[in-house]
This record gives sequence, C-alpha cells and structure tokens, in this order.
Amino acid sequence: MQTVQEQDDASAASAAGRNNVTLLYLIKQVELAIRARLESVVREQGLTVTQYTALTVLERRPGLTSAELAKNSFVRAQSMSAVTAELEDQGLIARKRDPSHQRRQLLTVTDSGQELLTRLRPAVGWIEEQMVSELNNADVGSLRHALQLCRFALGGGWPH
Amino acid sequence: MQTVQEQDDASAASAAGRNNVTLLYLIKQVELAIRARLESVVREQGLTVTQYTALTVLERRPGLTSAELAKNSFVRAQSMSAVTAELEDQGLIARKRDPSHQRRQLLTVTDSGQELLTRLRPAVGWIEEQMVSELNNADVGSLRHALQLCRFALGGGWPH
DNA sequence: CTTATTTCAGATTGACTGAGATTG
DNA sequence: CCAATCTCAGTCAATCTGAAATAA
Repeated sequence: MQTVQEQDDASAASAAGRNNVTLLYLIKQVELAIRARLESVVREQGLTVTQYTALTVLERRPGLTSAELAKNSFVRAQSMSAVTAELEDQGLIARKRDPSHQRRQLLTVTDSGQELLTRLRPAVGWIEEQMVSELNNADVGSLRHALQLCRFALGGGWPH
Repeated sequence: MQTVQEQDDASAASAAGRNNVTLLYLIKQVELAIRARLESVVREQGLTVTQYTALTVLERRPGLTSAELAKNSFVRAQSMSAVTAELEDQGLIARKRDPSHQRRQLLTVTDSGQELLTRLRPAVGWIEEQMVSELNNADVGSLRHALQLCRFALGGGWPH
C-alpha cells in the first residue's frame, strides 16, 4: 500500500519547475478513486456511472436534448445517443419531440428515474463526505470554487 | 456552448442539502477536460494518456514492478501489464528481472523514454497553466493540498 | 444547399475476470 | 501448499469514426 509519505517523496523528487504535472495527476487520481466507489454504488441499482451521470444532469436541467447533453459531458452526440437510448429502454427518462423542432427530442427524468436517483442519493453523498472528511467547511468551499474556475478555464476549444 | 452562468443556475437549482453531488461531478468534469487536452498532446508522440501516465510515474519512481504500478494507478495487475508491455515494445521503458526475486520485473524509463517525456513536458505544463490561469499561487497551493487530502481519504478499501 | 439532430454499424481503448505458469 | 507476479484469452463499457435519414 502506498503511503502519504511515499507520495510526498515522489512530489519532492520531481524537480522544481515541473511540479506542474502534479496537479493534473492528482485530479486524475481523485477521479479514479471516486469512479471506483461510485461504480459499486450505482451498479447495485443496475446503472453504469455514465448512465447515472447523465441522469443527474437531466435532473438538474430537464428538457435538454441528447446532443446538448453530449456537449455538456464532453462526448460526441453519437456516444450520448446510445446512453440516452438505454436510459429510455429502462424507463428512467422520457423522450418527447420538440414541438418547435421535430428533429430534436427533449429529455426528462421519469418518476421511476427520480425514485432511483432518490434511492442512490444517500450512498453517493456518503462518498463525497468521505472524500472531504479531512477538510473543513471553508476548505470545501474553496475547493469547489477552484474546481469551477479550472473547469471553465479549460472549457473552450472542444472538437465539434 | 454552456456558460458559467448556466452552470451557476444548475447548481442553484439543486436544492440546499444535496449540494454534495456537485463536488464529485465537478472533479469528473475537470478530469474530462484535462483528458481531452492531454490526449491530443501525447497522441502526437504516439502515446495514449494511460501510457503517458505510467511513464511519468516510472520517471518519478524508477524500479517499480508492473504490479506495484498497478496499485498506484488503481487498476488490476493484468491491466497494467498490458500497458507496460506496450511501452517496452516501443522502447520507452526497460524491464529487468529483480535479482533478489526472479519473478518480479523492475521497470525503468529508457533514454528514449526520457527524451519523449522531455519533449512532452512543455505542452503538458501549458495545459496545467491554462487550467489554473484564474487562480493565484495561494489558491493553487490550497487546491493541491485539498486534492491530496481527498485522494488519501478515498485511498483505502481498494479491491485486491 | 447547408447545418443540426438522431440513428446505425463497426473499430478501438482501457478496463475487467478467469485461468495457468513461475517463483519464493 | 500458499501468496505474489506475470502472461494469455476472452469480455465488457464507453468512447470514437463514418455514413445515412430527417428536419429547419
């Protein structure tokens, strides 16, 4: 098992001037750790992490199309289309033609999907609680703010 | 294109008391944005993000085995074995039997691998600079510290 | 005619599980 | 015999690219 001490040694070993790698690497490590926990939680309800994420975005922003959801999630429209098709098959979201644009299909979370999200919320919340268990409230706020700034600083320039 | 304002609206729309989801989602979003940028950079040198990451870890911690590298990267030994085999095929790392344990193969970055890492360093550094361009130095330090605490708070309990 | 959205088909990456061989 | 490491074979999840149909 790797220890905090070993990690610190590794950071110190990377000479000054290329400490910049560390932050990208750290975010990747945290994301990997989250993904592992999240996967075991959502799998119990028959969902993949990808499906769960799409569902939570639709919960917050009902009426998105699959293509809009794709942009939001940094994937191609074709990839997201497969995800939303699966979610509809499972009865977790509903697709309705946009009356003002017959080609677009507006997505909403169904009652069944909402119930599932509600069932999952405590376990998902617990992962985040664990993650920030060593941080105080002010640190958590700063972390959220910093991550938002990072996300939007990188946000542009996505291939279309 | 999604704007900062839209993101803020979405956060506000998720009622108080379940803001906790946001942090997991934010980290995922930042990781996705990083991955996209990083992939286009390393691909020019014929590497995948997975290979590049393994290479940078070996640069910092030469002499690891593939199995140790796997633990460090939260993947199974079999998965990492495929990655290190590819890196060896490309002449970027060398595998040498551990004299004190014939079954283990100690991994080191070759001169060729080191040159490649050096070539990639400026472009990778620029991604991180872009990411933190809206943060001051103190914020960057706080972010790194917070992410390290998050990583180690989630670190335990990995399947072996 | 052009562009956006959706769908279908196939390829690829990166992980997984399971099984076997080797070493200590 | 047991545990760790490595390798091989097959599978799955989640993306990608390319091509086609539909709609504004």
